[in-house]
Amino acid sequence: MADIYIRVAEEENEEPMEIPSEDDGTVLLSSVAAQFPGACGLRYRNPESQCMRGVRLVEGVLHAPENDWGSLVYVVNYPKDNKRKMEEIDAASAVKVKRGFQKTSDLIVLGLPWKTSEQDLKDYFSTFGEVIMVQIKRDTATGNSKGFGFVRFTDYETQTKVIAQRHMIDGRWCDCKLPNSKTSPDEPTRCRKIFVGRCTDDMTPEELRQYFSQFGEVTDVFIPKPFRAFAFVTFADDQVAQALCGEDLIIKGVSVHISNAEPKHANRPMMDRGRYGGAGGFNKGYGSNRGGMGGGSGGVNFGALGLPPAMVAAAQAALQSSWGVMGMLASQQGLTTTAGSAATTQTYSSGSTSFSNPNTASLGWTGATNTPSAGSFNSGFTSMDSKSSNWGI
DNA sequence: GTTGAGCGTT
Repeated sequence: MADIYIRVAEEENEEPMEIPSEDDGTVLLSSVAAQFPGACGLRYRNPESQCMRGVRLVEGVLHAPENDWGSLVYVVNYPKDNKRKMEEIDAASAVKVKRGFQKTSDLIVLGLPWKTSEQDLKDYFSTFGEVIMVQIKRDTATGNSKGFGFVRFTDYETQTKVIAQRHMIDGRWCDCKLPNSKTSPDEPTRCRKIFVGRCTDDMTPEELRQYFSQFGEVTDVFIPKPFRAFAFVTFADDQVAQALCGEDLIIKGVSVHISNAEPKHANRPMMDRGRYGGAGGFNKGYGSNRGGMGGGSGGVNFGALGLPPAMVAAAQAALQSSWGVMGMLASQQGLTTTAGSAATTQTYSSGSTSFSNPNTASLGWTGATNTPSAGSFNSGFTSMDSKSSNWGI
């Protein structure tokens, strides 16, 4: 006698899988759970009432409705928490898959000559590997270099090599290090809104939306006006938002920093940066937590999200910015004054590089189906201060 | 037009 199978799917419109029934026509829950780990029951849509119906479950045995399973597709029930967890894992792995393997981070370049330009920096560091961002920090008033800057490479191997040695740049010895800002990652919370720091004037809400859509559905983008050098991006999925916290992302060639959008006054135990701590510091020494295979992800703490350790390890090893190969927009060049001193942003426009257009580059990534940021309201921010209520969130 | 250890306009 041929075995009888019933059709079971994770969701109603997903591809069903056939699960064997027993000789008496019942189906064991364990048979279902073998294919759908964590399953605790089945339901189906009643063709007459169009309502979902539960399948009778007695001591681990599922009983056919009307004594006949028919050709209906049965949908797996999960305990609420468990299902939630599965979705979170999916979101985390989606981010991880899109972001590649080993994380690179911005490196601070210390000891630069005053005269060194972004172009100089880029020319120098390109001899080590592909450079996706350079920056020289300048006095905002005078435009003079402060003698340090940042660089970001595509490949982690390049980064490792660059950190490991000193660099003669325009006649001075310079050091490249992991910046202190990476040593105390922002503590994650379960919220869907991220703070995007170090934004530049020319980043539009549309661009931010499109950029961040590569990680998940963006439900809102908010840029304070007048310009305040930061923005808020809200995702549909808090797990996506949390996965990005602590990261440095390259948007339009600019390194922005992602952290939680929680208000400052909400009792945040700020990590002690210990920057000047003289005595017996165990709290400095950046860099010691890196080196190995991606274990030291500077930013993301999946562990606090209640994921299994293996998943945590995998996710932490996974985060890397891989979308950052984007050109300097021509709009940036507009900052250059006659004195040529006000260009504090990246200016390598020499055409010898292979930067792709950020707009075209992003098209392949995203569904780009999000509507432009109207006032889609997202709750969960009741604790924000009164200022924020003016911000239209 | 100064300087020479540092840490990126919340």
